[in-house]
Amino acid sequence: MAHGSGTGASLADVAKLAKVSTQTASRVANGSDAVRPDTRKRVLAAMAELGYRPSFAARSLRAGNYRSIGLSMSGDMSATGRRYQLEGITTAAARQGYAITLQQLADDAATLGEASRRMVSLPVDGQILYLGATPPDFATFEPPQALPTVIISTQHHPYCATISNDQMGCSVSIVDHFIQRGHREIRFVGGRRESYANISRQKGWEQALRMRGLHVVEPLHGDWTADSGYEIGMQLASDKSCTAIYASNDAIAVGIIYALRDAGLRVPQDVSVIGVDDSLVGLIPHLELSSYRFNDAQVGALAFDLATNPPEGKEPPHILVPGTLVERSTVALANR
Amino acid sequence: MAHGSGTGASLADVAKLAKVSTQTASRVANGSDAVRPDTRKRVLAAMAELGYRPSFAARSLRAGNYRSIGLSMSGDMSATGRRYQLEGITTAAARQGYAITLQQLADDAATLGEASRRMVSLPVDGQILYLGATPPDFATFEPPQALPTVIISTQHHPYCATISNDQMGCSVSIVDHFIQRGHREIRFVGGRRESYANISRQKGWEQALRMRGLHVVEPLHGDWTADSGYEIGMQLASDKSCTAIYASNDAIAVGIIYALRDAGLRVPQDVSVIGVDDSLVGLIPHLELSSYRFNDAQVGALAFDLATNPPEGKEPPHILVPGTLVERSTVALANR
DNA sequence: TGAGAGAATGTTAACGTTAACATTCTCTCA
DNA sequence: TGAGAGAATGTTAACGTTAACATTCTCTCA
Repeated sequence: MAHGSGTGASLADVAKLAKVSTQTASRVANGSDAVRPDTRKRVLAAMAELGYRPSFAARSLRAGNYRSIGLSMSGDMSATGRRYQLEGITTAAARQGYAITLQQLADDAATLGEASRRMVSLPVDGQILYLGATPPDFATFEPPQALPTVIISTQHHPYCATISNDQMGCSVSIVDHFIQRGHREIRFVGGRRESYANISRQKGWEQALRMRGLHVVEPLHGDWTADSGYEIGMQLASDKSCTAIYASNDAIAVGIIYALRDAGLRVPQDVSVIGVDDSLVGLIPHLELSSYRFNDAQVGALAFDLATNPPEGKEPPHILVPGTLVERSTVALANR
Repeated sequence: MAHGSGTGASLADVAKLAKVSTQTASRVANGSDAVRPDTRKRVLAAMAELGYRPSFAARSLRAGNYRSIGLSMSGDMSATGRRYQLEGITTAAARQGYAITLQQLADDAATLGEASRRMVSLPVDGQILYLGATPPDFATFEPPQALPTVIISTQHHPYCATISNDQMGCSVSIVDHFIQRGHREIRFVGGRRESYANISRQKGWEQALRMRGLHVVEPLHGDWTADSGYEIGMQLASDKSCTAIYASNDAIAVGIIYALRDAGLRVPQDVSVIGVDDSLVGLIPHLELSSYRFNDAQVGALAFDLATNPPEGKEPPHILVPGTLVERSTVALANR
């Protein structure tokens, strides 16, 4: 009885049909050159006839590894960023000849402990945990000692390697970009207050302003949509002191720009705007939005590396991957 | 020597430490209730002490299956649609307690044969092949007999189950929607001519028009971007006979709408526009674009079902999953 | 107290593969 | 032709688990 369709043949079956030992059949299966051409041909023919499929289970039982990395995700895997990180992981895996064992968790089971508990019995040599920004058991989680574990998280963890986009660095880059162009009052328009991305971007913005000795004006908040950005843009349009706006995603940035223009202001001549995610390329006519682009592919690739080659030291590493500010046409020199 | 970190313990080690047989240790590992509480406790303690991790390889060698489905992808996994299908697959898998073994192929290795050849030696009970629209060896590919194989493709295959979004159905829905609102001349604005999505949507549009006895005007083509849509919109604005435009993606639709408005026409009062993908929700202020939304989650879920429960019959099934037209505010009754 | 039943635990063998070693074959060269 | 070398092929054992069966323990009840 074999895997899959239930009719598969083993090497023993192949060997019997080809009138050789299983070892010789194994040698053919693994491309050893210590087999005479006619013997090889006979074995190959037997394999084809029986539809032989090597048993992954038996092979890895012998080999002691799986050449696969586990990845646990929860929630919306197609959210911006997430999907590129997933792509970064699978691409790095493909390059090393690894497969990815993907495990989707229902939102109500999305804890590090549960993800890890399930992954432990799957065929993986290491695991990457990519749940929400901060899973409920983040602080108390202890990784299984037999499985190198990497958490994609902006926070440092006592036992596991962690990696994520540098949210604070994003804010610093944007604030500095504005400052270098003469802006002094740099507004922050966040998304939903409670979201992790919002909190850390806002914190970064505040810190950057303080570090540079600039005034921190009360931030405003939308709900990540363009319409909420539009409303906020209308408020900001009447505020003459506002020359630079850091919108915490692109949709809000677009909303703000449309509102400012509807209110008779020019972007970027009167007000400069920068968004985050660089998610609008080619989507909106005649809008070249300056935006901060995270390097999600690299986050994924490094997470994979950490899982396959766990670093030796006592302290687990915490890696923040910087992105880049893509300069387009919505930022100008401050003119007042 | 164990899997992963190379220090793991086997059930035999656990059993020795707990002073029981491996079978009793196995019973504890599998939650059998035929173990005395104090024995169970001793075994559990030994497991914890040794960091015991069950061997997937040994278990599936015995069980004869893996409870995992292989998924081969190539190219941009984050493209619209693709990611939702991936999500559909993983969600269905999670519900059944299956894992997904994801294999990313480099574009130059993205043939069905190569994907399948590699997957055959991974721990999967079935496979889903999701490469481009029509991989180069689509016609000649023969699936391994030991591995139920599903191809995500708009085309029928002689040996494998196939499934995809109903691209033709999309066109029919959109054309009928326009017709029901009195439109007679329904224009098609495609994306890149050679792309599969473009070809099949255009074909569906032509067929639907012919079926309804309507005039087929020469289609126009952009490159999927909003800017290309804007250019085409400017051409269409001067054509008084044009009251209904089927844009083959949302970005082009947006470009067209902006151009029409800049040319002094009203959308939808003067010209109605429908896009495809429903990808703009919340992204553009004050634009409620009617758009055809594919049911990617269902495509993924059904692909998973086909891979786990291959249908018996002689002819492999070919499933086209219908989407829905999401009516918003860019379609009105024809007024001329 | 001692038989008997049923619960708890143990032993054996097998899943399919391949490393390590053992044997047999084939060919070359004196 | 026959020894010897090296190529080709074969045998054995082990990876870790668990089903099937075997044995031992524990408790109840006459």
